[in-house]
Amino acid sequence: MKKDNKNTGARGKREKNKELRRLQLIRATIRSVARRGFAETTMADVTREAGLSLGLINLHFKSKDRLMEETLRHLSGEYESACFAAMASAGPTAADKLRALVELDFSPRVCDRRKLAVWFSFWGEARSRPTYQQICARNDRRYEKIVTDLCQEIIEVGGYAGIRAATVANGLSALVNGLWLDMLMTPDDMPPENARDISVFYLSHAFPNHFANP
Amino acid sequence: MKKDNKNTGARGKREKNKELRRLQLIRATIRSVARRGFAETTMADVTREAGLSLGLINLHFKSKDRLMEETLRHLSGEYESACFAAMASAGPTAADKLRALVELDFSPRVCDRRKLAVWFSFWGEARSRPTYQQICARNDRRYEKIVTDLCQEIIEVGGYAGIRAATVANGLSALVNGLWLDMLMTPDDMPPENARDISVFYLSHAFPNHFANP
Amino acid sequence: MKKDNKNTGARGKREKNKELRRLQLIRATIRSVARRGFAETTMADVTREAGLSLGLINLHFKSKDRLMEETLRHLSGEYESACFAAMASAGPTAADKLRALVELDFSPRVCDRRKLAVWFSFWGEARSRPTYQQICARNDRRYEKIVTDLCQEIIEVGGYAGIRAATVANGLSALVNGLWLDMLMTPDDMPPENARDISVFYLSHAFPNHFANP
Amino acid sequence: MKKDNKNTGARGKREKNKELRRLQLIRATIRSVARRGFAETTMADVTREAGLSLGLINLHFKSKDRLMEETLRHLSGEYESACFAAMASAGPTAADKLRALVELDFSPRVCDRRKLAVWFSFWGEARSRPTYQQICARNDRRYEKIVTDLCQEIIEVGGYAGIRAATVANGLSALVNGLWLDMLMTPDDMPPENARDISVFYLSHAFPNHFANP
DNA sequence: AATGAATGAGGGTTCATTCAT
DNA sequence: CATGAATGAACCCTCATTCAT
Repeated sequence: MKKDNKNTGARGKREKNKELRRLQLIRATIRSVARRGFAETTMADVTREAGLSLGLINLHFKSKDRLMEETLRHLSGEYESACFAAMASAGPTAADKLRALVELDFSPRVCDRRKLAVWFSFWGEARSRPTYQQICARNDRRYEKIVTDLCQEIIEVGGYAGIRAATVANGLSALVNGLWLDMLMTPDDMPPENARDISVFYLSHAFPNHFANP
Repeated sequence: MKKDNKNTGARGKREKNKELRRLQLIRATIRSVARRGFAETTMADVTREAGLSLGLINLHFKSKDRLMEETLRHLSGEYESACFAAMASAGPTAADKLRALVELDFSPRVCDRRKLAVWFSFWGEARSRPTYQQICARNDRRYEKIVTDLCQEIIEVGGYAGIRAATVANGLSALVNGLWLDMLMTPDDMPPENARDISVFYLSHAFPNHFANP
Repeated sequence: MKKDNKNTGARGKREKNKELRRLQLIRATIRSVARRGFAETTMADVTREAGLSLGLINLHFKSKDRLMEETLRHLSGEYESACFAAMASAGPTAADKLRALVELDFSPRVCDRRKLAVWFSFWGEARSRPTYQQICARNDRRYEKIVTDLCQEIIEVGGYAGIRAATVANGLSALVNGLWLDMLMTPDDMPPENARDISVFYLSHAFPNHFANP
Repeated sequence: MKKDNKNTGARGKREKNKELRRLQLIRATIRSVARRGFAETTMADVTREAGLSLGLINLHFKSKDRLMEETLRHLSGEYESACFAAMASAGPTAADKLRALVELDFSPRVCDRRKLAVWFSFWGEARSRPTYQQICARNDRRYEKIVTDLCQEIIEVGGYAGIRAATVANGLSALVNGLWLDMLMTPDDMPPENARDISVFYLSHAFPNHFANP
């Protein structure tokens, strides 16, 4: 009994530690890619950043490539969770939820310069790396599905005619990405509030009864 | 005398050749970055792609970094020239010119997947490379200046009120960049015409009298 | 008292377990070296092969080098035991015993491809590892002593003249090793019976009255 | 003209240098494997031994494995050439040539301890490396073909009956390999002359009229 | 006694850069 | 100008060994 418990406990702790290490390394990767760039980030950089030893990356991930993949996946999952959380905390209507998503996109938590830098680093490499491309595409499609559904609901409930939900959603998604790029490249010219206003300006065209021109 | 002439002639020819070689290498760089990605492009790749010898890059450019810089500058200049050419060929009004710019942005010449890939590769690395950042920012600012001026003119001439030229211009610029990213990542979901329509949809909000909702 | 007994019993059991583990690891080493080669065999390979945990090798042997040494010693001892057993089971005369040794050398038990592979792996490394060299040399010398003694007896009893026991023995030993190499490298060209016949052919020259040309 | 010659000359020289470098590296590999063993030979060892820079191996060979392969091939070719040369310099009869081969096998040039060590190193690794196995097997077969043909001729011309050329040849080949192993492992117990005498002793059984019992 | 996560020295390999030709 | 062999720093990765559990 005692022994079993002990073993289970130890193993449970170990498993937990393993997950912790992975997270530790992923976070260090994000910091390092943000600081040094994708091409310049070495495994030594990451482990030093994490305060761990060199060999750990190949123990927990199989290779540098896999670490990068997992980092991308982590970022993707994190963003998705934040979306769902934002929608859950928002008001009951589809418009409330859509606005909450826009707010989220330009909130400090998502709009963190470090994370934006990492996103664009991965996008820059995605073209020539099928796996990244896949993860990014899946992420994009998921996001657009959510936004399209919300738009569809607004259209139906709000009685908007002559407008396609997919078009609005694709445009919004593209606009947000483009604004993130602006914020990353020329942060002084594009503060978050400004970016959010532009997004709302865009939505106020599609859904004038639900979004006021700021 | 003769000799001098000859030398001058030869030198002129040489200069020309030199310029040709540089262009040849830059074009090879674009192809290579598009195919392999920024981080994976080596000098050997580039010279092989160009059909030239390894040592030439360090002869014509000083280093790999400089080659990349020049490539980015080349891309930037090329785009700018195309903008001016498109505006020159367009109708006389600001709206004509603005529409021409949008058409250009999704025309095969600019919207070439290889070039988009290179743009995003550079953007991905720009954060951690001041020189790239600078070139990209300058490029952006120039483009936004042009678009802002056009918007300003449309606003003034068209009698639009309660709208800021900069906001519209920034939004358009971001939207186009975002659409490019979509086209790069999920080309099947976003054909050029679609992207152009979304851009026009955006402009039709700001300037309903000048751009019809497609 | 009881406690002491218990301890002794437990210790005895433990000792037995310890010995079992060592054997288990040595056998796994043999399999691994045979499959992957000496240079490519890692401790992880060995423990995985044995179905045991990584740390065990350093617990039971002090290091990888020691594991290899012990494996070589094991192989050497195993072969020696088999020799004595074969001689004990053989007929009473020296010629009987010599023939039994030859039979043993090409019997499945000794002539196992996996073990041959391991022998040659060690011989390949022996040159640059004094300890291996020592173990191999001792093994060789012991074998040649046995064979030389048998030859000597045959010479004396059989009345052979003009022949040195050492020469015959050295030749036989070399021939067997060479045939093993052939069997390892080109098994299809050299089946065990063939190899044994060649050995007997060799002996029939030295001792025509005792070994018939096959 | 002049220019062409010059270019040809330069290129010719370069080609020559390239071949020289390869040889230089192969020789260094042989020395290093002989001294340190196969598993312990690093690329740094080889290049240091050759007095060249680290990167050269991957320039001239594609990888360490390829260097090892080429080294094995070199050794194999060298031995084969020596065989043909020895046969060409020998007397006219098949027996003369066979004796010359045996002499060669125990002459300092072939019987060099360093080279023997390398042979056995490769044999040790061959089992788990198909390419080595292939090269070694081809080498073996070529040698046995030569020896078998010579034996066949001796049998026919000398009127030997009840003896198969292949058996004698296989036995001789195995015997020589086994003797090399002895010379490598316990050089003091097996001087070259001794080894040669044992080989001739073997041949004197098969072909008593052509080889005298030493 | 047994486990396997952690360490980090050392391995093979790549590649920007140099320079003799 | 052009070439590509040569260099060696720096990379990713492996793996024997250690040690907390």
